[in-house]
Amino acid sequence: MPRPTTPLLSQAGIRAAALEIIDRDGLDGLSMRKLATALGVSAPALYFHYPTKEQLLDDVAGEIMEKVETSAFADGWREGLLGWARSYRAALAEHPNIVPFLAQGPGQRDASLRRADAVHGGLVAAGWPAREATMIGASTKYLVVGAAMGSFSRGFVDDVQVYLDRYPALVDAHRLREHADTVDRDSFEFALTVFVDGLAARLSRMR
Amino acid sequence: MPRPTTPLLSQAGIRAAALEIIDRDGLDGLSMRKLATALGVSAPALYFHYPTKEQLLDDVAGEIMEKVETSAFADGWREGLLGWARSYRAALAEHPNIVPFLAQGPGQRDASLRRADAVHGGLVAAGWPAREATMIGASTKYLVVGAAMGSFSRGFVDDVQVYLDRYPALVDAHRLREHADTVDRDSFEFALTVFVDGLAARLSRMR
DNA sequence: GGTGCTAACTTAACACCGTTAGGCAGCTTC
DNA sequence: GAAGCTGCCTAACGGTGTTAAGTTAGCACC
Repeated sequence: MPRPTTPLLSQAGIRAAALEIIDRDGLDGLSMRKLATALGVSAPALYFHYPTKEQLLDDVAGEIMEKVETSAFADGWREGLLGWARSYRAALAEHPNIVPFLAQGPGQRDASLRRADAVHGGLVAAGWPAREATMIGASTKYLVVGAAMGSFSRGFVDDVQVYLDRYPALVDAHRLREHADTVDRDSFEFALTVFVDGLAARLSRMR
Repeated sequence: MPRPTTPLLSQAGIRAAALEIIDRDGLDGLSMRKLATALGVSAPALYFHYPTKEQLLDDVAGEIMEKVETSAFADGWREGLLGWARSYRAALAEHPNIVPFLAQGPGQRDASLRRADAVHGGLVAAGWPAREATMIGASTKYLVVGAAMGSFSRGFVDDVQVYLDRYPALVDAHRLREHADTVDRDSFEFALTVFVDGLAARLSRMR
């Protein structure tokens, strides 16, 4: 049945299905054929709506990044930076499997530049020199991306017995896995707080 | 000519050739066939020395991680943390293309656990509570991985003209690309310093 | 010193991947 | 009513990681 009465596909529908597969099966688990099957369609049909898989992923990533907020800079650089970082991390934590792509990825799209401009502008307006503002923006992104990517605590194996005799400082490491998400979130919040406090101290010293 | 007089391949040789291709052509640029050709051999020959591509990458990543130092914890937690973070970042910066794999990757190998143990132990020995030590370790890793991954400054397009009118706070953004590596390194050093200073303040407040 | 075993390679092939080419039917426009 | 575009289809291309089966050099052993 070529050319159905009402279109079977749409860009938004394709994006949604792609994201669902990525969340479930990982980034490598997404193939055009699998995506097409999920949408009840043949693989080449997708190419009528997206020129390439990369472009599709770009769009999915862009959609995720739309939840990132930079509006809090209106209340001061501290509030702005915290709000940006937290909403950024929350957006990535919701779809951890796409982070490796997103981190390398675009950042050149309009919305991305607008956010970078807001962050940089917010910092400079609060009295930070341009050079420091650049580095603060970069540092914060490092923290967010690193936290979203690494999953520090997931690097530990399940087997408890291994640790007890061989790595004395890690006796509690087996607990990390159970609370991986909590540890991740707490560690991010910890790092962010320490970093921003350090910034505040530095700024007041600068004056 | 099956079964040559002296073996053509070795695990170390395969790893070296693989890393060379990754450095040159990126992570996606490495295929078993290309790797085999570079070694003057057919692709399936590799499977006599490595059971899978994943395992090979694991080993390459492990080799890179061997350059990470945790010995400076002997001189105090501050020195230890700085030494660990800097050597860690330096190791990743030398082979940026493999970072996406390495960041998600293993961490379960013996050497990795030994390092985690040294960091955690060094922090606890210096008076940090176990919970804080965990978060400090995680935070530092976030910073390193984020810095190695993101390449904040590479997210900007070359075309200067775009910025001037549309994103006033980014007028100097076009300079970032030229100095991408410098900005990356400086931003990492900045973030690390601010973070460790913040930690020191927090520790003395705790006492 | 021949026999059999294992090691280290070969070529052929499988199932999958992203993507392109070409065919076909319904909708719109003249 | 004919032309052309749209949105799907099947077939196919060159690539991927990996497995199967064949071939021969080196080694252990009686």
